[in-house]
Amino acid sequence: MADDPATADDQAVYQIGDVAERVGLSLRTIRHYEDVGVIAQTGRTRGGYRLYTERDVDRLRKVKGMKPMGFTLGEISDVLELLDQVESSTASPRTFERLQMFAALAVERRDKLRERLALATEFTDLIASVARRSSPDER
Amino acid sequence: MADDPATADDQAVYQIGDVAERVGLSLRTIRHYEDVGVIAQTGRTRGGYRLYTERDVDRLRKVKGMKPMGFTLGEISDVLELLDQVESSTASPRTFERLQMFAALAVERRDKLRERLALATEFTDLIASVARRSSPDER
DNA sequence: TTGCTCCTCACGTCACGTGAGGTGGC
DNA sequence: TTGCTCCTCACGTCACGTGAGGTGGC
Repeated sequence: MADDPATADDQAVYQIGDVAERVGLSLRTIRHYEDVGVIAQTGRTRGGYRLYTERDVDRLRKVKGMKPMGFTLGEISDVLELLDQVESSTASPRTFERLQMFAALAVERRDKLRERLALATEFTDLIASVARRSSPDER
Repeated sequence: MADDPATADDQAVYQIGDVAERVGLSLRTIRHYEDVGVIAQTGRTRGGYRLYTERDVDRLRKVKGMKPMGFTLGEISDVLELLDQVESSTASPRTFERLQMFAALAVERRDKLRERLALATEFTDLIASVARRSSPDER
């Protein structure tokens, strides 16, 4: 696709339903993430509808990327805050220290996930092969 | 000291702690699986200690293989029962029909898991690369 | 006005975690 | 007797799902 790199002041906003579809999360989940502070309070229309920016969508994608690794929402919050600090140049040495800790943890979790995929694949093949034993020679 | 209840080759039995370690599940999880019927009631010592056979361990491994695919414990129960029916030659055409349904579902879930692994990998790399930006001076 | 999308409670659910208090067996 | 491992409640937790009842805006 030809990029339409959103220019600095071009502020496209989305309703929660659009975001849910784009990111692949339920409305409830997105609201829950706001409740527990994983994502910040978003803007609202006069009527109270939540409004999301492209940045919010990005953040939700990151949350969705971390979740299958078994990180709790609390940990995810922490990591995203650390990344924000680096991005906004307000990071201390402690920030990087903590990020490195999380990086190591992430590698560990990713490996575990990989292992689980292997197990899942093995099991999928097993079910498929047993299911196929359904005597193809029966009339 | 090496006198554990399992020394004979034919019917080795294990205590729940051994099983937990071998399979990689918590004691609570294993008991929970028994509570909800994913695994059958096991044998017991006179004192009430649960005893597991190699077959039980196998079954627990299968449960562990299916769980990351997002199957509920109820679905897992069903699949394992269907597999048992095939193995004991008490399977009906309906059995195979249902197994094929689950096989298709498993493929779907496995693909989703694969996708998640990709996302997780992406995110792991992101954290790692940001964490490495901790250059002492960036002027 | 209709239809669709959103809103806020608030209880329910799933899969366990986490003590508390007690017992088994070498 | 000591130490370790196991036992049964039973409440707690995490991450949402699922209505119920109501409103916004084209």
